[in-house]
Amino acid sequence: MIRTHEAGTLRSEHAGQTVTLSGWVARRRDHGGVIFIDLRDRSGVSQVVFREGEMAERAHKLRSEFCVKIVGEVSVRPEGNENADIPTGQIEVLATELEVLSEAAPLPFPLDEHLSVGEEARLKHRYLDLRRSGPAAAMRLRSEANRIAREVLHDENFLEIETPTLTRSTPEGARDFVVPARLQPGSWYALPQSPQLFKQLLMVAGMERYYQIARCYRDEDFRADRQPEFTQLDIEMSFVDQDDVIALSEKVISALWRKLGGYEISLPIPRISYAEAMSRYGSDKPDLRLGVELTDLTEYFKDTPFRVFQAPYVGAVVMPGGASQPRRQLDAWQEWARTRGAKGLGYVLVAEDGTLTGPVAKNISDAEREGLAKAVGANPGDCVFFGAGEPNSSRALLGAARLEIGRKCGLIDESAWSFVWVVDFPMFQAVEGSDDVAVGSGKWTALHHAFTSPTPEWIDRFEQDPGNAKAYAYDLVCNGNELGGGSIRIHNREVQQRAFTVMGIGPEEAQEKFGFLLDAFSYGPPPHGGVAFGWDRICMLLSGSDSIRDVIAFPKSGGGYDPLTGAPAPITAEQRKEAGVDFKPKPQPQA
RNA sequence: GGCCCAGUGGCGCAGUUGGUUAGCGCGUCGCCCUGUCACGGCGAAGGUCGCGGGUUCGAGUCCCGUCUGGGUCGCCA
Repeated sequence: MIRTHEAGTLRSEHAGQTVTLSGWVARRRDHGGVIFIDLRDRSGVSQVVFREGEMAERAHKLRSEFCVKIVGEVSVRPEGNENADIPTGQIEVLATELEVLSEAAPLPFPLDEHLSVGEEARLKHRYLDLRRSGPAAAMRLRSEANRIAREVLHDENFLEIETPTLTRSTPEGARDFVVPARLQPGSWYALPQSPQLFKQLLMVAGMERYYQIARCYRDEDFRADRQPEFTQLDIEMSFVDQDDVIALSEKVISALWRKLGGYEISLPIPRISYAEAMSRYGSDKPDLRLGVELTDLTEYFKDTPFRVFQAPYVGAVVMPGGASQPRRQLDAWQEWARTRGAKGLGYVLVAEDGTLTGPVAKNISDAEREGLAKAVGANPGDCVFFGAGEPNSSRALLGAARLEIGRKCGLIDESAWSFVWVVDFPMFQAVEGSDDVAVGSGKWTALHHAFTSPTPEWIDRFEQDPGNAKAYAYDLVCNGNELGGGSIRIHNREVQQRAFTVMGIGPEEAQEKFGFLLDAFSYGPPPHGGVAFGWDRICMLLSGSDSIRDVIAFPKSGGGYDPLTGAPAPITAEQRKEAGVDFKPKPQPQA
C-alpha cells in the first residue's frame, strides 16, 4: 500500500508518528512561507503543512484534485489553531516528502461541499461528483444496505442465485428492451423486466429459498423515482403462505431501518386492505403520516338535486382552515384538478358561523347543507373538496388532493416513518379501452401480475366474478412510497390457464408465451410466493434523497441518456450488419 | 404523448416597461503573503445570452418553432 494511514483517521494519539498518506488535494491555503493542504481520501481530510524551502516551493505548485502521496510527522496543532469542525482538527501532518501521483486539469465544477452544482454537470463528471462526501456517503449507504439484506437472508437460509439478463420477451406489462441475436437474425433477446419467471422456475427446481439483488429493465418513461434500469431485491420462497413472506420481509426491512435509518420499526407492520386504502385514502399506497381521510358521501347524496352528485360515487376531503383561502387559490385548485384530468374540484367553505358558501353549497338541498359539515367532520373555517363520478378516478383525485392538503397545510411530519402493508388486492382490473401492452387481450388484466394466486375462497370461482376476486398479493408502503410488493403464486397448471383465460389468453397463446413455465408446472411445482423490493427507492429513502439518481453510481438522465458515456449512440454499418438488426423476416404464409 | 419550469463565461446566479459597453459570487491564470482551515491582497483572461426563424430603428428580454434538462399527468404487473 502506498499509504500507512487514512487521512480521516488521524487523531492526537498519532502524534509523533511518521505516516504516509495518499489522496487528493481538496484545498490549498498558500501563505507564502507556510502552505496548508487539506488532503482528502475516502475516510476524510487531514491538514498537511509545508514549510519554507523546497517543500513549500513544490507545494505552491499543487492544484485542486492533484493526486498526491505525502510523508510526514503527525503533530498536535499549535495552541489556538485547532479546528473543532473536523474530526482531525486536533492534529496536522508536517510534510517531509511530497510526490505528485497525478495532476488534475482545472475542474468543470468546484467540489466544495457547500456549493450547489447542477445535476447535469455532476452526472457528466460523476467520477468527480462522487469524490464529494454527500454522494460518496450515498454509495456507502447502498453498499451497506446490500450487505445487511444479504446477512438477513443468509441467516434465513436463502441462496443468492443469478438469473439471465438475456432472456425471452415475456409480456409482463412494460415495454421490453430488446437485443438482437447475431446467430439468429430476426430473433431477439429481451432484457428482463424482473426475474419473475426464473425465480418461479427456481422454486420448481427445489431451491426453496432464493434471493437476488437483480437488475431489471423497463422501457418506460422516467420519474424522479424511476430509471430504465433499476434494481430489485428479489425474493421467492417455497412452502409458504402470505404471512411467511410478510414476516420475512419485515425482518429485512426492519434490519435496514434499524442499522441505516436509526429507526426501530414496531412489528408487525399494520395491514390495510386494498379496498380500505382506496376508500379512506384514495390510493393503493397511502401516506399514513397524514391523518386526513376521505369521506364517502354516496349514500348521503343519494337523493340530491345536484346533477353532478348524482353519480356512482361522491366523496369528500376536508382541508383544515381552508375556508380562508383567497379566491385565487380556490381557482388554482380547479386548475390543479384539471391537470389531473378531472373536470374540476367542487368545494364548499364552512364559515365561522357554520354557514356554507361556495358553488356546491348553492346546488344541494337544505337538508344536505344542514348535515354536511358533520357528515364530513368539517369545522368552521374548513374547506371541503368533493369528487364525484366513477369510484376509482374520483377517489384517486381526492387522494391526490389529500396529499396536496397535507403539503400545503404542513400536516406531514417529514421526520416520521409510516409503514403499512396493503393486502387483499383484487386479482383483476378491467381493461379500459387502453393500448396497454399488458398480458392478454381480454376485458380483464392482472392487477399485480399474471401469476398471482387467488385467495382460497376465490380459487374455484374467480372467473365468475373477476371484478371482485381477491388475490394473494401485498404491497409494502412507506410514507406513500411503494417499497415493494409480492404475491403467492399460482402453482397449478389448470388454475394458471383459467387465470389466463379470464385475461383473454387461450391455451395456444399461453403455451407460446409461457410454455416453459406451464411445462415446469407439470412436474410437481411446490406452493410458493415471494416479494420484490424497489432497491433504489429504499436506498433513496434511507439516504434522505429526493431522487433515486442520488443512490445510483451512474444514473441516466431524461430520455434514457447517459450523460457520462453518451449512450445510447449510433453503431457502425458493420455492427448493424453483424448484429442483424436490419433483418427483414420473410412474410409468413397465411395459415 | 400532454402540461409546467429552466437554459446567460468552467460552476452557481442577476439582468427593470425591449435601449447603447451583459453584471455579481465562486473557480481559473500570474504576482505577493509564516498559522490558515470557504485564508487574504493586487492584477488578468474568459460570454455569437441553447439553436433556428420572426416582430422592431433596436431583442438576453416579446412571438413562433426546435433541442436539452428537471418536475408532473398518461404510462410503469
